[in-house]
Amino acid sequence: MFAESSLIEHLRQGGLRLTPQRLAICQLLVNNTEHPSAQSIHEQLRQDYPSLSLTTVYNTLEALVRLGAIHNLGNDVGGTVRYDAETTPHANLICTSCNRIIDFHSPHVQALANDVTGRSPYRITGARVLYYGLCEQCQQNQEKS
Amino acid sequence: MFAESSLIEHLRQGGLRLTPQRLAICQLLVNNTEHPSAQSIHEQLRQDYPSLSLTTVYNTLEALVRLGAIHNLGNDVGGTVRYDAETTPHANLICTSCNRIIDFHSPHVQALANDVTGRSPYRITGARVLYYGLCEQCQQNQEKS
DNA sequence: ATCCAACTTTGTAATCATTACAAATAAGTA
DNA sequence: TACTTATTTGTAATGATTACAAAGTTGGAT
Repeated sequence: MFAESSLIEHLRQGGLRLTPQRLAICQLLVNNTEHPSAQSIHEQLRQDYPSLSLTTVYNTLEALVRLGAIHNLGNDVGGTVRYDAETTPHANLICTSCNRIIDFHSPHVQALANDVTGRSPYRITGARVLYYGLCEQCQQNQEKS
Repeated sequence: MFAESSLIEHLRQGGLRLTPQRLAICQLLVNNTEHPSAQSIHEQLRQDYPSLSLTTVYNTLEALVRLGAIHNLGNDVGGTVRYDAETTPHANLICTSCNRIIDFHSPHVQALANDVTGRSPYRITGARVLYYGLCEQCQQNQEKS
């Protein structure tokens, strides 16, 4: 049982073909905690798949999002969409200096989600809970100057 | 005391000049609950300020965000940045069909913010709490078809 | 094992919101 | 009123993402 089997299972359940490109993207997504962008995925996989097209990366990510297998975190500070393979309710912290993104788990995220789905007039299908600030390292770098 | 005085006060405190363009944008922001984009602000104000440049709208919005007077909500489903003049901690609900955005107030938002600022290694400077789904009207439209 | 229809991948071109830039203009103080 | 500096404007550039059509591949059917 490989870690990416969950993503692959999503593809299979969705009736999508298991191409080498898609499998490689799934593997990268689960072995990567950096919340990658389409660009960064493309760069990393080009070594093993020299012909991999950026369009294919975009298509696969879009398919995985549509299947609910990963989440689209929206644009980072540089204007690039980032993705998250962790789909349990949690917040994401985005460094406004280096664009590093980390997960932050808190029971309040689920409590808020319950409140929104219970009290709002919208039929909720997704969420983004994002906090912006300076990561530890960028705080230290700032102190030096 | 006009409603937009809060935004204007932010500009003044920031040492920025009170140009007619900026005042008009501030007035529109506080009288508008639609969470406008730069484009929509530009279109609405062009009637009274035919020479108003889109660049000026972008510059003014960026300045207001920098001063903490308004919030940048990030991209809507169409890829356009939307702004929110309501700066107390709350969630925003975004309709994935019509792009309507509404405010949703919940005590859990503040509780989560406190948890993040207290427990995370980041020095938090901003937040976006967004939920995606279908608004009431789009749910009804969907049922008809 | 092979075939084939449908789905995928690829590469390029187009899109579109946003940003950069420099000349023209206006705010606000002396 | 005059002047210094910030601001506005219009246009051009940017850059991530999407559209598209031809070439290639998957996976079930034969």
